[in-house]
Amino acid sequence: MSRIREINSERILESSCIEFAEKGYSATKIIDIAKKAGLPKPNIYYYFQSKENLYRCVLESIIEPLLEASAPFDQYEDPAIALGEYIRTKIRISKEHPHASKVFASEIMHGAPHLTKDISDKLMSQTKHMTTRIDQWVSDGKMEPIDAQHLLFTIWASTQTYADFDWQIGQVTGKKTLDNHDYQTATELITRLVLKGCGLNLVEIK
Amino acid sequence: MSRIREINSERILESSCIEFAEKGYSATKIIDIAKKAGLPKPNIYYYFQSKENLYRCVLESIIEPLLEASAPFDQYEDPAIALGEYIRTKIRISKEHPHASKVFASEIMHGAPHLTKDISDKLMSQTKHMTTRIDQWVSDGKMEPIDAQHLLFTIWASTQTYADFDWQIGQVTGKKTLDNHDYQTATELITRLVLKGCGLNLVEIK
DNA sequence: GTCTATAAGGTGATAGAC
DNA sequence: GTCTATCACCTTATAGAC
Repeated sequence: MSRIREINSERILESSCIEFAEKGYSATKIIDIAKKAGLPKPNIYYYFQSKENLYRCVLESIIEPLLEASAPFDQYEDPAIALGEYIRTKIRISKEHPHASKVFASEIMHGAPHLTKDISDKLMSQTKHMTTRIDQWVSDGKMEPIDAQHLLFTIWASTQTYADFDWQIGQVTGKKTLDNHDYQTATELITRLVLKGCGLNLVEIK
Repeated sequence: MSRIREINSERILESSCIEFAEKGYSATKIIDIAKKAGLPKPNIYYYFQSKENLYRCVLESIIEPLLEASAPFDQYEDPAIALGEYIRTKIRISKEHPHASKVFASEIMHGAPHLTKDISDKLMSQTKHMTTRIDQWVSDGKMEPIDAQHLLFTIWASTQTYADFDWQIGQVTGKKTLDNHDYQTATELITRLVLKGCGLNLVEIK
């Protein structure tokens, strides 16, 4: 791939990610993506063939981070550390990929019409793996009995909300964008609720 | 208002609520709303003037339940009961108004472009009221110190997720729709996390 | 590889008959 | 009050010059 092709593709992906996140798939106009990327409209089609294909590329860009996020479940034997690290990672994804997170959330909210079965399967299998691990910790007496699926729903929701509903969060906090300290506060609060809720002691990880 | 007008308006509101929730504002076609309501397209305009006006009516239908949800903060002096009842009410809204909840969530996610300042102000003032109440409980020593704003973010996210991300929840649980028992499980889990996270004891309410 | 000009298709909205 | 037929506009997508 030529240098210029690489640069332009990257610019288009970034611009479209922001547009799709802010407006949603249908309300996003190719011309706006082109303007934001500083390129003429036909070039968008030259590089990505169609609006839907471009959208899918944006959507899939968040999948890898999401799949990697569950690594702590395998790395640590202690549920307090594993859950804490998982929450920390999920908050980091909301912070570092706010637009792609929002595109993913919007996709899910509307019934995942563009998500391929391949990706959907990978996410499901990851979820299954995490719930199995939690159930194991429970039967090993390492944490209090809890519904693993619903625990994950709460962790997902409370961490993703910092990307998905940033407008609301900005309104309430009075800040246009959250700083590192805010994300730290969020991470600590969610971790505290989850760990204490599972009968686990808070663990210090720098 | 004539009887037929009342019936038709109601049918249109219900149909459009579902359509807007499933597709989002831009992807929703008036013709589909008309078909779902069993009426010809021009009648939608006859009753609601424009697509945007119809959307706003749907959007505002969820505001009243949301504003009423915070009543427990005023009704109860005990934070454990107030928070527990608030969570129970928020889950009930997700269960009883799943489509309107989703429309509201989608609106917020895209920066609330259609929300009037009037409504936005009411929601903000309600939020301010709730955080003040929590801060008071903390300084009264009734609960452990906690960031009230972020606590609300987690409660909102974890309760709304049952409406907003119902597709994902259906995938994971393997159920098309959740039954009363599932909502019960969700309510208890979220309540347990929040109360124990705030150093409060679980309270039994009938 | 890049971009102007245009084709093709679809949607919100309404005029006007009933 | 209701509905058929149509307008006006906008957006995706591409042909073809450079």
